Amino acid sequence: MSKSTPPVPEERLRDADRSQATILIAARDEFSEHGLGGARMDRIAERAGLNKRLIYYYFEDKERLFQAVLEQTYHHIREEEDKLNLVHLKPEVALRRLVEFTWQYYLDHPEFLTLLNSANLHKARHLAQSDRARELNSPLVHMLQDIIERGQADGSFRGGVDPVQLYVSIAGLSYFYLSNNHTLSAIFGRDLMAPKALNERLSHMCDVILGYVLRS
Amino acid sequence: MSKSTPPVPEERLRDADRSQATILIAARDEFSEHGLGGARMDRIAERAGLNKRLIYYYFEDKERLFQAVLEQTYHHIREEEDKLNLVHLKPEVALRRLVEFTWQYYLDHPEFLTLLNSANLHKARHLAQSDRARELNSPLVHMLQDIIERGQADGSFRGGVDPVQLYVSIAGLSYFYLSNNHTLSAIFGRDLMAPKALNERLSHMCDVILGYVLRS
Amino acid sequence: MSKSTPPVPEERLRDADRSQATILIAARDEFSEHGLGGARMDRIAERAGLNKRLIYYYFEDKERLFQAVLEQTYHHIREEEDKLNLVHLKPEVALRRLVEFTWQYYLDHPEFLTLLNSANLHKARHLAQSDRARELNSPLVHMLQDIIERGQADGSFRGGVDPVQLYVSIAGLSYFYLSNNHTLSAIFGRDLMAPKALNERLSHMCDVILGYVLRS
Amino acid sequence: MSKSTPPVPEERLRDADRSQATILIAARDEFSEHGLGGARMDRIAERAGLNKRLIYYYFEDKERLFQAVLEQTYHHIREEEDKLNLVHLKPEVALRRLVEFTWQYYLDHPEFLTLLNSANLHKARHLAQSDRARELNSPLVHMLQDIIERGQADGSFRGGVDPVQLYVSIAGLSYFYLSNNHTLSAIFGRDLMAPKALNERLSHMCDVILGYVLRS
DNA sequence: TATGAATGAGAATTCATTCAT
DNA sequence: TATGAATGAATTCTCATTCAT
Repeated sequence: MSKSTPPVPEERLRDADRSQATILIAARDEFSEHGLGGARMDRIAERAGLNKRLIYYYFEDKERLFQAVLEQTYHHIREEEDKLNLVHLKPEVALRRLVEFTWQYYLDHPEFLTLLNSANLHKARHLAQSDRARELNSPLVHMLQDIIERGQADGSFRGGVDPVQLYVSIAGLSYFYLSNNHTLSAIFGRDLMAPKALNERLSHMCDVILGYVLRS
Repeated sequence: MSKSTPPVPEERLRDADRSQATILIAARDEFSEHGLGGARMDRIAERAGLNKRLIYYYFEDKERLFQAVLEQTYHHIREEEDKLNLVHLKPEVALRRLVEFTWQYYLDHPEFLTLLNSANLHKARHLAQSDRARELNSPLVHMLQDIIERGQADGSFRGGVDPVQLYVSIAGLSYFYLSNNHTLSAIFGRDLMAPKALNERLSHMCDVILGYVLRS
Repeated sequence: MSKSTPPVPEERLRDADRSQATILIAARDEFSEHGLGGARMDRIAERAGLNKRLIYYYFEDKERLFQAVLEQTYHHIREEEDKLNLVHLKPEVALRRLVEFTWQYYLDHPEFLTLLNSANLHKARHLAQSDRARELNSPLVHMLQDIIERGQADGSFRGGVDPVQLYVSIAGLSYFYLSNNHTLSAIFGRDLMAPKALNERLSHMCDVILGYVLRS
Repeated sequence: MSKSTPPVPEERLRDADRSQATILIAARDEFSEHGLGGARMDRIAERAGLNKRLIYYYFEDKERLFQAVLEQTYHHIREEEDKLNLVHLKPEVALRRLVEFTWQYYLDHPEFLTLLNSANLHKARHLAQSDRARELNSPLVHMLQDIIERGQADGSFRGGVDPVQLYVSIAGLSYFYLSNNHTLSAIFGRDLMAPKALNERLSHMCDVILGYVLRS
């Protein structure tokens, strides 16, 4: 680091951005664990290690805090989705890659699932009120469209595949298994989160999706 | 029963049963609309048109009331599933029928979806504590097993199809679409609950499931 | 007490009317001492010796409690005014009696003055929302009209005296002295509430009012 | 001041004075609209367009700020009263002029009324703690004394008129009408602030005051 | 069986005030 | 002089639950 570089304050005590980010993470965890109704502002403050008043200072109230969490959550998954580079892959490989990504993202971010459930319990009014609506649009649908078109062009994919339906199906196959894993585990009396079970599920989903699109 | 036995107050009993049933319905609606954390005992009493104290008289507390609602909910879907008679149908037809049933049941009982979400948010501990655990087991898995076996026997189905995986996939394809319909509608900017959209979804799901199991 | 007389419960523990009345008195005192903004729901509960939650149970919120206090306050002064029987008195005597009554009521009910001040600070919106609006109308204006007419008929009073203006003036002469007694005492450096000062004030007000209406 | 004295930062000083004045005005408006208990330091800062911290820098705390506002308020009305030059007027004319001035000042400065009400709600303790106590004394009492003496001397006024009582009566006639205008308007169902109503009130008040003092 | 009255613990939000720069 | 960040102590209001009949 050269002399002219301004000192980077490793840990600034009074940093609005950092405080806001800390609150958002704490809130995300609390909301995802307890839902909007069950979340406690006190616990969020405690998790963040910051004064409860500060939450209101930056986020107005519980509802808007939840909205901010949702926006951040969508922002994050969209960023990850953007990183996927599937255009140069063979259609079949690209599709499999996309199923794997979806599965892995949900696995790595269980809070995403519960937050979405909460958002839907409240009829997505927090998204409706969001100004960052653009960020909601997933690039995956366009990627899918491209993959489908290339697959049909090279004769490997069947015709009449709707990218939105396919997107919802890919997501749904992972989502239901992971989001409802507790009730499913109770019903089936086995641990759905065991490594072996997870591998089997991924394998099955790829079979389902590819079995559907591939021209036999 | 001897003559000296005092007459059973049938009216009373019926009233008691009716009150409990009324409370359960009110509670189911409240829990499904607001989740466990967001539900209000006051509102449940109001919905039921009964005194709040009575709820505690019959159901002890909020947690146990939620548990009773879950049990009742599972009981109901299992009853409906039992009515399905697929053994005499051709495997492909039977499978299609099962996809349709699942879709229609979720459509007709949106409270089922939100209640399951709530149950999972709480890691299904309400089911774990339930004495009526047997009722959790869906007969559909066995039906599926039978269908798959018959399909493989007559050569129409591929091999290596796991009935549990297939069950989860069939449910997931419907579940995700309907449970997350608010956020999906917001993202895609179109009404996923429009009749045409619903028909298209059902058609797509049948294609996916059958495309997967049918030997090409 | 005969056997047939139903027992009068001297002190019932659970008595909705009594609790509401107790809360209203406590609230009246708190609001009159601290104003709407300075009043504390906690203190009202403490003054009433009842649970804070009960206040919300009966009166919804602080605003509506204040409104109920205002209604009760007006109700009370109107009742007292109704008891005044001036029709049979000579006009001059009747008018003097009315000045004395106003003065004495304000002296005996200092909370009336501060509550009216609070009501006006909030632009009387609590009265505007009141359903008991009829009770607002003071019978004094009609009494005054009668007195004025009789006085003019017997030639003792001057002409052109408006009863509303006269009512406001009679009230204003007492009100300002008593309501602003603290600042006035500070300014003049003397105790305006001393018995002698009070007597002198009453005497002066009668002189002013009668000096105005009496034909000289 | 010697040449070596560093230059007085006039701009700075003026800014400081201006900031204080701005805060005082903002505080006066806030206190007069909401009372001491209902006033918010945040809103005062916002109204002033200055940082909240600055209010504390200049005025210590809310109580002292309120006191400063009261002092400034009294200071202002005393200044205006000082400008009245009644000594050269005929007693009757001077008295009428004084009634008009009081009425007009209250009309032009409605905040004066509500601030006085707040001061009295708090038993004038803010005035008792004021160092600028001299400013509390109204010159009007002395003016009145002079007018009364001249009126009695020239035979136009009756005897036994106490200047303090008369001062309080003149103020009270205006004060009650204007301070309680919201509740009175609600009771009488008419707009007491309409120009015609205001003119009639002023006319009535002059009649009352002069009817009292003038030897008939 | 059924109910209106009552409550303690808690939860969201507010507020005057202070910190650090 | 001026300011944005931060806080502890309230304060209003809520909620599940119990009391007394």
